[in-house]
Amino acid sequence: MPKIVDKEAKKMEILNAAMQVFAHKGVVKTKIIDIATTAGVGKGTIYEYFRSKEEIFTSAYTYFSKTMESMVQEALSKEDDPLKQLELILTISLDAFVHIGEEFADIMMEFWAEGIRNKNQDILDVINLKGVYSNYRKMIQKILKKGIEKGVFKPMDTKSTASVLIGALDGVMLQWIMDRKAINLRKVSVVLLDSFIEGIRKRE
Amino acid sequence: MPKIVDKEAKKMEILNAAMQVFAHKGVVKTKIIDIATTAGVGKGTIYEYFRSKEEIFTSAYTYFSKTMESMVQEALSKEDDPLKQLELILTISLDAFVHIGEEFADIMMEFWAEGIRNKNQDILDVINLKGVYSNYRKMIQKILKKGIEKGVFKPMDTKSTASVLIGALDGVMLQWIMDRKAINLRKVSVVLLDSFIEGIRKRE
Amino acid sequence: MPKIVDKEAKKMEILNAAMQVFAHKGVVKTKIIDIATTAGVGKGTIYEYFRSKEEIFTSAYTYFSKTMESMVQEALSKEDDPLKQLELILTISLDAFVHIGEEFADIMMEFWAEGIRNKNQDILDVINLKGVYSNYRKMIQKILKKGIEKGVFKPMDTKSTASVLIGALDGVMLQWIMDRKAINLRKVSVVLLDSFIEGIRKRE
Amino acid sequence: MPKIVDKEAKKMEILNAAMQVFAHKGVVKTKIIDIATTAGVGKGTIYEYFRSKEEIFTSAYTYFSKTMESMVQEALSKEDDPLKQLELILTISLDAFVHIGEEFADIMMEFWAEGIRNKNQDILDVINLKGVYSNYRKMIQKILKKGIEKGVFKPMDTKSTASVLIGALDGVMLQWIMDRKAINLRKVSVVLLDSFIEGIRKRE
DNA sequence: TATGAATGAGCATTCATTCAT
DNA sequence: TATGAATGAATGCTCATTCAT
Repeated sequence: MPKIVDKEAKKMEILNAAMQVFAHKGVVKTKIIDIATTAGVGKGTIYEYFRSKEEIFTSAYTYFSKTMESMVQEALSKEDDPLKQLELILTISLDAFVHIGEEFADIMMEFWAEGIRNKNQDILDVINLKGVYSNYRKMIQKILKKGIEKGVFKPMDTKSTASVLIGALDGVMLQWIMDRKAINLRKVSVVLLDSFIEGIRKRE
Repeated sequence: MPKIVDKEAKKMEILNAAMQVFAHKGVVKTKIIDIATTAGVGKGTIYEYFRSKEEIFTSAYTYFSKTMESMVQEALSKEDDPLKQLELILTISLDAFVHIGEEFADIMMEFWAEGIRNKNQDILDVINLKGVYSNYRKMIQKILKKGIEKGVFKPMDTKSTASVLIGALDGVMLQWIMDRKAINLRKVSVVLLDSFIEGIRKRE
Repeated sequence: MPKIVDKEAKKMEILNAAMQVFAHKGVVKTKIIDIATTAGVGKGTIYEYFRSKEEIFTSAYTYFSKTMESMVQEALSKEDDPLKQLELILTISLDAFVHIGEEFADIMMEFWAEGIRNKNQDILDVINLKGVYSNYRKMIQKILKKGIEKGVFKPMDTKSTASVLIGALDGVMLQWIMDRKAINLRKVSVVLLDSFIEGIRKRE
Repeated sequence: MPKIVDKEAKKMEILNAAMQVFAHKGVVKTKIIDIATTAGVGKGTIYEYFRSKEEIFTSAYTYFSKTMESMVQEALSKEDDPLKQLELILTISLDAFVHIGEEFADIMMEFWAEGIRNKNQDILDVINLKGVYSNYRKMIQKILKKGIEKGVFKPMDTKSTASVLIGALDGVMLQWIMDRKAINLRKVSVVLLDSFIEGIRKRE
């Protein structure tokens, strides 16, 4: 039993090391030896915990996306007003980016890039960006629908609007990643809420 | 006298082949031999027209971004109304995506992914996504400012708004790329204009 | 615990294999796979011990020239008479050639050829034939000067004489390498001492 | 008939170009395209006159050694005194080196290096350094023998002495090639004659 | 005859993975 | 269990040579 805990802990250590290196060098340029060195173990040890380099990558992604998702879900459950929920999603996502800072923002970009790259292929099942987006859209759609029902939002094509909102969010993060100095995420966040949500809110 | 060949035309043929393969397999997984085979030439021939694999990639990018840019610029020059110009940028960009279709949309994602991946490094100067975004933002900012002056748009933080608009555009394309069946670009385009631009338009 | 290997010893094994192949096929025609096969290891293993093919070559040269130099230096330190010292240099050098036999004589020629070939370029710093000759000349010049002071040799242009002596030595070795059957190094050695040294010895 | 002359002349032009490039870059680093460019012809044209790169090299060598040999032979035929003949060989050889200067001295080193390198193999028959040395030795031996008969030289092992003389000559050239500034060929020439030949001259 | 476009054999090097210890 | 020494498949690129024009 304690053995299992050890194993699991060490696996996480290696995973953490891997994520650091992925973020720093990019997935393709990351070598097993880099991960091993960063984790402070031997090259061979890596293979005691992961079957392959690819498995390390997918494990990292899974870990990352699960963490993200639970953060959002938890926050949403505490709030009932659709408008506030929308704000929350924006805020949490952007905050996550700002707070997790350098390292994790970079690795998220790596996941993204790799997910795009492999969309027709291999890793597909794990880095299921398609599914992630689909879920996100559905989640937001639900909020939008509820908002319309409640008379908070004006009638709209909820699916397309969800896409636009997610798109705006992602795209803004992307720009921030590309050029942090040029983008003030806080300001952008306000604008996104004020102008965009303004556009979908019902007026009397 | 040697065989007479339109070097420029053949270079384009190889470039086209390369773009196909890049789009299909991703830049990293694309091997020179793949490009050669697709182009219907020998491995060595590639190097008669390009110095290296990287040069092929950057050439493809340059070709692509020049084409894109000139399309947008040309359209903008024919229109003077800020609102219409904004619409044009959206429309052209999304249209380009829709019309260039499968192949080119895929390779554009490759450029994107590669640009993100290398943002701190090598190819940087060619795949200057940072610069591209900066230019885009400035272009849109100019339109927004003119619109505010003309009283078409309400006062706003033009820089942040530009970021949000570009973000929304990119993000929407990204989702479309990921899952074409789930996204109706035409509808999304309308929503983006209606709801978002609605949010920044001045009301009496 | 991993396999324990005497890294230094194995490096020498590979170096020995490399020297054999260099001597047999010449540096340029020697392929890494040849060295690997001769050493009885895999291609990749070579790179566990040497950074590149060039490093293998320069390592071999360094090893060789250090061995040679220490042999000469040690012998000289035990003898004080200039005439005897000159004899020693000749004898040791020629003996070295004769004793190290087939393999090493051949690879020394390889070093020579490669040193000549690259005299204006790359390897220059390691295969510093220019420096080697310069040192050799100085060493002999010192002996000659001491001999003149002691009244053993007649006055002469010591620098040019040193060059001639080294030249004779090298040239004789070269001919022996080219055609061992035609040259009796032992006899030549005697002639070189008798006739040449005879020419510079002071007569009453 | 005139065609043949043209052919021959062009072949020589290419050969000259080749020799220049060989001298400048070394045989291995010389590419066919370099020779073609230097000769001012197309790459394919080279193969109208030579079967392969190797044939160019061997042709160059043959041309070079024939020229050298005839220079020495011609000079020797005009002189009957063994001592003077020995002087002539030294002088002509060293002069040749000095006069042909940069370019040809370099290519001669290339021939030498390549001859050494391939002594067990391929080009063997053309770059027959072994044969060249053998001939040289015989030529000098003949002079020495004649000198002994005439009572000009003291009795000696003529073969070994010839080897030493050739060796001295070659070795001195080699040093000059390696480091022209350090070696004054004129002075060395005098020393070689004065001291070495002094050693073999008969005294009353 | 002259040419250079086309070619592919050949090679140094990298790195994920294996496995003896 | 932990390790790192060993490995060879895989790949970008070079360049002598061929051959259609």
